[in-house]
Amino acid sequence: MSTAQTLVEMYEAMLARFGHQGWWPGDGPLEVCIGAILTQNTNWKNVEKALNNLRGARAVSISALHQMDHETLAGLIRPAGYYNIKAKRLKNFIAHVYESYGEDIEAFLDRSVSTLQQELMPINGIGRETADSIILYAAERPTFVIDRYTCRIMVRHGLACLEDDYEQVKDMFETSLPEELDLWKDYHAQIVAVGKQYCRPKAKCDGCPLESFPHDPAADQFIQ
DNA sequence: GACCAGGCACATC
DNA sequence: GATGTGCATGGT
Repeated sequence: MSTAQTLVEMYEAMLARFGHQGWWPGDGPLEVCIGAILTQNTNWKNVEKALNNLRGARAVSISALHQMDHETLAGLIRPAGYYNIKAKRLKNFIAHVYESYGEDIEAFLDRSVSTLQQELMPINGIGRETADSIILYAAERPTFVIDRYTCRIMVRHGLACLEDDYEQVKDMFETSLPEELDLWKDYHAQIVAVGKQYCRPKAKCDGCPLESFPHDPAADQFIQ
């Protein structure tokens, strides 16, 4: 079976199990951007608490975040962990948008994938995954998001090797799958659903929707 | 109490 | 270029 066929069949198996995930959770493009930064190496439930604090403080706006001092912002996002560094990262992102587009986040996001990548990546605190998450889920433009779960699952199933870097795994998905925004959005969400339950360091893979696809249990010892 | 989470930047070698 | 480390709360 070709890689393309395998990836499509994997998606169908995950979708049949979990249903459409409706990603990204959040109300509007700015919340998606905020969530993308807050969820770095952090459980989404903790991000939700931080987002609720921001909503309660009426701080989900470019101007509010731009004006807010570090201590106040850090206090609001405290439940998401790494609150000092994430407050700086959020500020960096907001400052960048504000300087070029004022409060118009939609105008900032309404540009090509490559333009957004070139603008987002140099911002301190926005790495490859966070940039791609913002582009896919906030700007709604086709770029595939690779995360730790994606790498684990692709290595487990022999579709990627440990030496592959972010761009190589990303390229495999982007050249194999039809370029459909909703498919790319939900594919990543399905991978996270599988990863959370079946591809954590000590999780058992019994009952995994991908169990019937060829996989190498020995590869799991390298999962990190 | 230990381990992990939808990363990233920076220091060091 | 590769590897190690700090950042931190909250759920399991």
